[in-house]
Amino acid sequence: MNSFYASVEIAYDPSLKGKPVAIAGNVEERKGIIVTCSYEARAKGVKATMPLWEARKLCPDLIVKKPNFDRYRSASMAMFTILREYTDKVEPVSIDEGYVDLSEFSGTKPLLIAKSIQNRLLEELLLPCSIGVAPNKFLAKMASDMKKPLGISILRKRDLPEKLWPLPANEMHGIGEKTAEKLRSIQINTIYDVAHADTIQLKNLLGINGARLKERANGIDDRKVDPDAIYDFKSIGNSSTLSKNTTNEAEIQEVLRKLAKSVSVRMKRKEVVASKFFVTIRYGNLKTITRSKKVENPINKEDDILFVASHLFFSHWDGEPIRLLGITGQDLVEKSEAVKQLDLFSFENDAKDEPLVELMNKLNGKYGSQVIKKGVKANKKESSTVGTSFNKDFLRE
DNA sequence: TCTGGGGTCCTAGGACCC
DNA sequence: TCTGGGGTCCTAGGACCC
Repeated sequence: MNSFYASVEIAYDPSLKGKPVAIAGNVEERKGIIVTCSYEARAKGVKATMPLWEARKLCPDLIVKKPNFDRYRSASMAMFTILREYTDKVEPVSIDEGYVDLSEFSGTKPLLIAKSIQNRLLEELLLPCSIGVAPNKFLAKMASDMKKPLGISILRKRDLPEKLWPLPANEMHGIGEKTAEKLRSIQINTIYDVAHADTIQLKNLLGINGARLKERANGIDDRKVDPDAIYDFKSIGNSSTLSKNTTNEAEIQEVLRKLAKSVSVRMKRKEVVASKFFVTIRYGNLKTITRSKKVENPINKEDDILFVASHLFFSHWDGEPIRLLGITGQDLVEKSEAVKQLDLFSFENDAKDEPLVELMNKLNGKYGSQVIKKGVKANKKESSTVGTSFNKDFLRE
């Protein structure tokens, strides 16, 4: 989608059409930056990630809106709903981007389908998009960037020498600033150079990614369009830049509590628990560290997350002023899955009353394994929560 | 008056196990 | 007389993307 957040705002309030519109976070504060902006704003030099004050200097009549994520999420859902009317092989990649596998339409010209999709999104949702049509994901992504806004670009394998290879290497999806710099150090400047580079040399410079970039530059990419990919997300996290840098422990604890709460709420909504937690600390000088800890049993409760996060924070903080704090849970498993993985050890940790722990220790020598196996069997048939209480009640009796 | 917040994937060293 | 080769898990951090 083209400048998605700004386009959604304009669709919502048509009086904004044709004007320089920007979406920016923390509008009142010093740390506000441009998240995205309309093409009218871009014409004046406004760009994403630019500090708000700088954008206002470049474009004094800039209309600045706070982000309204609920609005963007529902626009996104409407957009993907339209795509799924063509085929269920739709893979959302982000809120405003996705892949559609059209290979089942082999009799129809893909350009016609692309035009139809683009028209419908524009007419029904008032949202502009650019579409890339190509034989694989990488080329489709590159093609979609070739004409904005409202473009449709076709990129066939035979078009590579003319359309892809002349581009500078840093415009390739997967090559950022650092990689482009490394490539320049061995005289690789264009995508042509990437496509024709020595594989061993690329591997030495960039690791496994080097070989992959060369393949992509040659138009090779066998990743499938996977409609289910969105369901196995890997982590859930929240972070927050403080309105003022601080060393105040009470304040820090309060921020951690809020973050633990929002992470907990999101994990519970998705019915997952996490077994690894990260704390991100960004200091006043923008130096950022992450510290992580694996927990014995996966958790998602606010108090448990706060406990782990506080521990991590206070054992690694060097006392310097804090600019940003973040908490992320990783290694997510569905809650019902997680209970299956409990072993006797975790029952011990769970047990609050000493007599039970003692009894379990006794049983552990003699009947431990038997008890556990029963639990696992029960879990497989029933909800795993039933399995947990079954074991506890069994031992208690 | 510099640089948000949400993510994914990869690398590398140390501890530990057989 | 002094230490192989296979592997996993944990932690820290870098690069990239939207």
